[in-house]
Amino acid sequence: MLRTHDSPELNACLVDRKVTVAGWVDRRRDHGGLIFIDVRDRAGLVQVVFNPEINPDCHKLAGDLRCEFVVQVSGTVSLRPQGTQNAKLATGEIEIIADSLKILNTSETPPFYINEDSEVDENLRLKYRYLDMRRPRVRDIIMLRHQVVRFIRNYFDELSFVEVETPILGKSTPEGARDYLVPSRVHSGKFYALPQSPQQMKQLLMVGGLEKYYQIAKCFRDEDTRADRQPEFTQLDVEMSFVTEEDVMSITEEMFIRMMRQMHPGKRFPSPFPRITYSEAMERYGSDKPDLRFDMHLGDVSHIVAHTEFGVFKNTVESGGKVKAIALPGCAAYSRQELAKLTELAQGYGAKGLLSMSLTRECSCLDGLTMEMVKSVAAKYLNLEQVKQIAIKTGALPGDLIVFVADKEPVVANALGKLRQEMGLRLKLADSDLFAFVWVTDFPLLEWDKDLDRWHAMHHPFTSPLENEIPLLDIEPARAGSRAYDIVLNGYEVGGGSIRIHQAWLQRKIFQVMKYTEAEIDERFGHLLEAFSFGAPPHGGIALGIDRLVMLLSGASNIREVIPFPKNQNAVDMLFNAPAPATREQLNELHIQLRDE
RNA sequence: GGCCCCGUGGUGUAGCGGUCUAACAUGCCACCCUGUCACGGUGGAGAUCACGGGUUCGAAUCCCGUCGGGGUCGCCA
Repeated sequence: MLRTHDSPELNACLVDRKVTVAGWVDRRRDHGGLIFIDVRDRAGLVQVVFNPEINPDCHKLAGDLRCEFVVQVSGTVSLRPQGTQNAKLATGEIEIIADSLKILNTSETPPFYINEDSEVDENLRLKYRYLDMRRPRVRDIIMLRHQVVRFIRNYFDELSFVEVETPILGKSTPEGARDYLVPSRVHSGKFYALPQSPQQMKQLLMVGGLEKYYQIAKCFRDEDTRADRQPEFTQLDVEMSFVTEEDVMSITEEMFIRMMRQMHPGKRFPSPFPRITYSEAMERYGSDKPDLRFDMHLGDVSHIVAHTEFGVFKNTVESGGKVKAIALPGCAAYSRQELAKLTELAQGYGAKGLLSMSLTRECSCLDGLTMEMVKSVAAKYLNLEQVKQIAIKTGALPGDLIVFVADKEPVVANALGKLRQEMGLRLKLADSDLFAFVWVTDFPLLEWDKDLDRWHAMHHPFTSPLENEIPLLDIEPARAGSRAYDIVLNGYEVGGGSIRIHQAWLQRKIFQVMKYTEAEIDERFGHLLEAFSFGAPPHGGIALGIDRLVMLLSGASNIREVIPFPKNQNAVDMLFNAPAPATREQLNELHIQLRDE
């Protein structure tokens, strides 16, 4: 090694010992006589002092040092003189009196500060990611991610799970996201697909008798990115045989609880995790991944307003729609302009419009409310009793603004659910010390796809229907429930899973309901159906998004922060400039001809 | 594909129709400095104000378009 100690090992116990450290020049303080250099390694800083009276040549050389030069310094550990200790530094009690310096490498002036935690254009950070990760903030996240993955491996290893690697080059599946395709050189005109998840593979491992499998698996989906979505991401993939929902959920929950205790002792979290059904979640929060760090629930006021003379409400309810509302705490005094912004927001989420009603803060509770305190264009159609009922339904108090959306139920839920999430964050209602885990259960099995005019699986087509609702598949597929469950944290879906189908006849039936022809079923899923015919055990599992989880654990604002080499919004790798054109030779070999466009 | 926000020395910002021959901080370069730790002091270099067009007597500033970045809707089994 080019060093005898890492910076955290240096302390007062080593006084008078000769040590060698190596690292980067974090900062220099050149006093003309004395030169102070902070040497940074992976774990911290240590101050090195160059004194011309100790070694004039060495002091002279130190004058050439600049930020990010790579150095090897030997010297004597020394207690700092009285009054010059630095409590901000782990090594602040001591310093190294240098008697030799070797410049291992020089450095250009970095394009942004490495020794300061300042905001830098993300584009630039990504282009120079290798410099960015010298900064403690980025490095700490990489370390945290390592700890999370190590924790997961230890946890599942203790429970006798087997880590199995599954292939990256696989077969395209018709369901789900767009695939990344890899052309085959050997087979002209044929393509591999990168896995969107190792779903079928892990089910086959169950058929293969592994019983308990997990993997830290790379997954690929060629869809547009978001702040919490990358084209390439990492899942903790888990599958178990001879289990029920309860088994998978409790093993997952126990993992989270232990992980939270170990890594985030300062945060509170519910134990056991609460559970709500999909329909409760949609009804109360307008989302299947509700952020339970704050309440602000949707109130169904349809029956209250159905018989008023207010046209929008009345007509909506009469034609089978719903009128729902949420209360924005303390927003009663919103200006016309602010209300217009809110409406715009709601319209962006699919609502036709947004009706508001403010309850002015002239009394402390609903008992004292009078119609004079109710400001709304709908006020003249409502009586005091109706207003109070609306307030109770939404949890509104004087001083709050109640906003209504009237439309078909899914539109209302989506618009108000998104509005709830956005306004909850804007109004800082979310308790930042809370990790609000919640299980969402009882998902419907199928969802109607109006574009393709057919049913598709809400979770994925391998999810088992509730056993006693299998007959519904023939009569009323929409009502069939599934054995799927999602784990949600602070409004993010961090994982989802299900008990799978393990019988060929049932799997075939699901594909039939989804309007696949027999030929398509055999071509696409024949391997799976055949596997199920050889004594496939009942099985189920879950997949957790590692990136999203680390993002939430670290408090990062987007997923790129927790990925060492992420892609930007346009799925471009700014460091390597990928994707890039292929040469004519490469394309020829792959039997690919580009279309002129 | 739609909508919203952003683009000014290396970096981060200010300026939002004339005072801009573009300001401030930091970084960079030179010199001075033996107890600093975001060291200090003096001096210096460094910007076709993303790009193209338009409005105007006059544009970093207003308008349109393009490009780049971010957020979001659709999309993401």
